[in-house]
Amino acid sequence: MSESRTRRRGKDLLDAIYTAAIAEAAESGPGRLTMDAIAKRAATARTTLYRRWSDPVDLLLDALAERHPREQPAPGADDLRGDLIAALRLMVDWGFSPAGRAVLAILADPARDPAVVQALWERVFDRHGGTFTQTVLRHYADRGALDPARLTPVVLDIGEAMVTKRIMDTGEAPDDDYLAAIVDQAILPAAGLPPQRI
Amino acid sequence: MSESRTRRRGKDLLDAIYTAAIAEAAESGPGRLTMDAIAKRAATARTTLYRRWSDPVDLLLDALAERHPREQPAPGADDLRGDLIAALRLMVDWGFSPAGRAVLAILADPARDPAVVQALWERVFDRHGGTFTQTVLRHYADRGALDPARLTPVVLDIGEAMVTKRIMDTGEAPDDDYLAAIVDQAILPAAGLPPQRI
DNA sequence: AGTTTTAGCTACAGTCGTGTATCTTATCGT
DNA sequence: ACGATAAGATACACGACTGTAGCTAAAACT
Repeated sequence: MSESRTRRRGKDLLDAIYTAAIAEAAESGPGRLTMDAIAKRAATARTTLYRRWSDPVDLLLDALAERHPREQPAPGADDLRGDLIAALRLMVDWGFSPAGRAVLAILADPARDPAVVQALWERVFDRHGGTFTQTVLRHYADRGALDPARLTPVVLDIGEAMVTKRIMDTGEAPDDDYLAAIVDQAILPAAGLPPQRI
Repeated sequence: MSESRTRRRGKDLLDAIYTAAIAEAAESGPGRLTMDAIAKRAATARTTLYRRWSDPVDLLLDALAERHPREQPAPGADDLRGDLIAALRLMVDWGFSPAGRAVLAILADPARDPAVVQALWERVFDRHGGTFTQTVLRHYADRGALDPARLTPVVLDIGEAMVTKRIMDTGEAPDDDYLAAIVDQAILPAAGLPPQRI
C-alpha cells in the first residue's frame, strides 16, 4: 500500500534494528524498552521483530554484542601516565555512546535478570578482552616498569570504577583534567608509583 | 463495602505508602514504577496517591528523603584502616537496602531527569552530610594522621566508587575481605600511606 | 453531638504495549 | 523468469496504567 518502494532485508535491516534498539535503550532505559518503540524507530513492523526475538531485552543483547567496541587501548612507547589517561578517555567515549549508556542502565537495573547480566559479560565484555586500564597496566608490568604483584583485581579496577561513579554523579563526561587526576591521585599511587602532580 | 474496619490516616498511611514506593522502585526500577503498583502494595486507592503527588517519581523522592539514612560513620580512637572498612560496610548495607537500590537505579537511569537527580542530592545526600569514607578520612586528617593535601575530591571518592562498581558488576554485596582490599590497595596508598597487606 | 476532613471504593474513557494472524509483494537465489 | 523467502502493512483481543469524577463513611476536631 503506502509501503516505500524499496524494502530492506538481511544486514541492512538488522543494522537499522540494532541501531534503533540501542538508541531506545539509551534514551528510555531497558525498563521502558518496548518492541513497539524499537519497531517504530527502525521504521519496520513489529511482526518483523517477533520473527527473530521474543522480547526487547533479547533483541538488545544481540544489538550490544554486535556493536561492542573492538577498539583496544594500544599502549605506546614509554608513557604509562599518558597511556592510562588515553585508556580512560576511550572508556568515557564508550560510556557515553548509546551502547555504553544502555549497558550501564542494564547493570544498574534493580530488576536485572542475572541471566541477562551473564549474557552481557559473555557476549560483550569477555570478547572485548579485558578492561581499559587493565590492558595498559599489564603491558607496563610485563616490561618491568611496575610491580606485577601490585596489580590486584582491585587495583586493575580503580580507573573504571572512578569513571563510572563520576558519570553517574554528574551525568556528564569527565574532562581530561579529571581523568588525569584519577590517574595521578588514585591509580599510580595504588600501583606503587609516586603520585605525580598533586 | 468490603472496606476493612479500620482506616489509616496521616502518618500511618504515609509510612505504608513510602515503604511501598521504595520497595516497588527497588524491585522494578524507577522506569517501571507506577502509581497503580504503589497503591496496590500499600493497599490504598490510587486516588489517595493522586491527591498528594502527580507522578510516581515525585512520590518516590518524598519517600527517599523521609527514609534517608541518618546513620553516620563514627570514627573511633585510632584505627584508620578499621574505620574505613566500617564506613564501607555502612555504605554496602545502605546500598543493598531497598532505598539504596532505588537511588542507584535513579542515578544510572539513562532517561534520568536532571531535576530529579538534583532533588535527590538536595533532599537526600546533602542532608546526609558527606559521603561515608569522607567523614573518616577528614577526621584522621584533622588529627594529623595523614596529609590533608592528599584528600582531593578524587581520593575522597575512591571507596564509594569501588563499592558501587563492585555492586554493579556482581550484583552482590562485597564481603569484608573485599572491602579490606579496597582500603589496603586503593584508599590508603592514595592517601599517602604505605599499603598494608598485599 | 455535629462538622470537617479525607481514606477507601467504584467506574470510566483513553492510551500504550502485547502477541498473534493474515495478506500482499519486494527481494533474492537459481 | 520463476519460485522461495521474508519484509511490510493491517487488524484484533487482551491487559496494564492513567487521570478524573463521584460517592460513602471512618477518623479527627470543635
